[in-house]
Amino acid sequence: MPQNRDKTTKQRILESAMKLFAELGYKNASVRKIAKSVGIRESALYNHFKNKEDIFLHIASEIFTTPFNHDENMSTTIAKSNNPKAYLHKFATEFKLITFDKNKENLFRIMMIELFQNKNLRDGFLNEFHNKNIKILAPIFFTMMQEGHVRSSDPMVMAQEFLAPLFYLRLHVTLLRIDSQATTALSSQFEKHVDFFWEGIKVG
Amino acid sequence: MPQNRDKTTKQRILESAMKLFAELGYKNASVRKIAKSVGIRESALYNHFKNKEDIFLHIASEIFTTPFNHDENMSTTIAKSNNPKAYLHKFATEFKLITFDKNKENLFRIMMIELFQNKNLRDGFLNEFHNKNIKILAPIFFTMMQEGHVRSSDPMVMAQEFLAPLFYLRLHVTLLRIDSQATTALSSQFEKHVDFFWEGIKVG
DNA sequence: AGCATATATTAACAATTGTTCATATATAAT
DNA sequence: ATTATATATGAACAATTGTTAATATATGCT
Repeated sequence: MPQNRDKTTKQRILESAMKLFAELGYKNASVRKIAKSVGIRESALYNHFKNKEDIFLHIASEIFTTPFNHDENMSTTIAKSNNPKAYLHKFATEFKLITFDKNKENLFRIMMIELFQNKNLRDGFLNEFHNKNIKILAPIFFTMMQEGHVRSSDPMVMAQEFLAPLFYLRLHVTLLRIDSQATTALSSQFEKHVDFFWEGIKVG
Repeated sequence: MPQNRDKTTKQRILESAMKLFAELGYKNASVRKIAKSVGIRESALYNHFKNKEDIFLHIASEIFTTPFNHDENMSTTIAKSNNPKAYLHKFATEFKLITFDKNKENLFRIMMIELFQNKNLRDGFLNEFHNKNIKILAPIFFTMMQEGHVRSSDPMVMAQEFLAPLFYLRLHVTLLRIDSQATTALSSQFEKHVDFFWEGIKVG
């Protein structure tokens, strides 16, 4: 029977590989570099994974695990409440947390690097990230419009307009962090975005 | 003396290399692939460029050539006029043109692919793209505020909020075009962005 | 203890990489 | 036409790539 330490080695490989894929990209993160970073020889990797791509797929499968635990009842309740702006702040704050989470940051970097060379990641980005978020946000804006909290407009457009600056901010922060540059100024922009956006859509 | 055809070969190399860098990324676009695509042997490349990096640098230098021919007088005039929204439409339309331009699209793809692995490109993105656009937009919004056309707010924030959806849209379009997917729906979003944004900032 | 399994190592492989060198061919100037 | 220069080729190089095979070592079970 396999021993329990296996899980540890397999996980250590995934951790090292994730770090190297994020820093160097898939092609530049060679099997030998990954193995060395784990502390074993390259051939030993093949006891745990079929091949290099297999390692990558294990990591890539984490990329689009829903970032938000979206509670539909809760969000509808807030959207109908007399403080619907709070939901937008909650959304932006979760986005901010993910942006500054070391693990999610690595996954984001891998996604961005391989996005243009990997059809699966492109589909994942469009479906699991973009479409999913729009489908969460649009009905909420729709509810807010019905309740008269927010000016009437196309909910899909409003959702996209709300989402895009958050994504851009995440990209910006991630780039600065690669070079260990300060991100304090950008950190507060997540809240500023919500405030600015709310001023543009609120009624009364 | 060198013949005039040299310029042609050198340019053909740059064109082939640009296409391959955009499709495969720097590492995967090998010298042999580039040479084959030009129709010569790999060693012949070295008569025109010092090495592979030299080819890349020639192409990379084009990435941040100011996309907009920004005429400050004109933009201030429009911002002060009674139709300041027109300037935003002009800006977005130029952005849209660039997005759908085949050459600029390749350069954009190269930028995005190498952004996370090339400090020069990161600096270029932050300074030549982000900061430059903010520095163009912020004073214009400031003028609009002074003229009472636009609600009072932080011009830098407003500039960023206007820019981010355009960038996100460009990314979205570029990804779809890689897989030859339809972008007609997204095409009209550039104008929708301006309309939505304007509704959120206009006074009266 | 002995056996089976899991996991490591060492060595080798074929392929691909960027680059260089010697040499051939084409082009332009005298 | 001869010469000089520019540009091409073919072959070779050392390094690195992903992967496999043979083999050793460690671990867990009976």
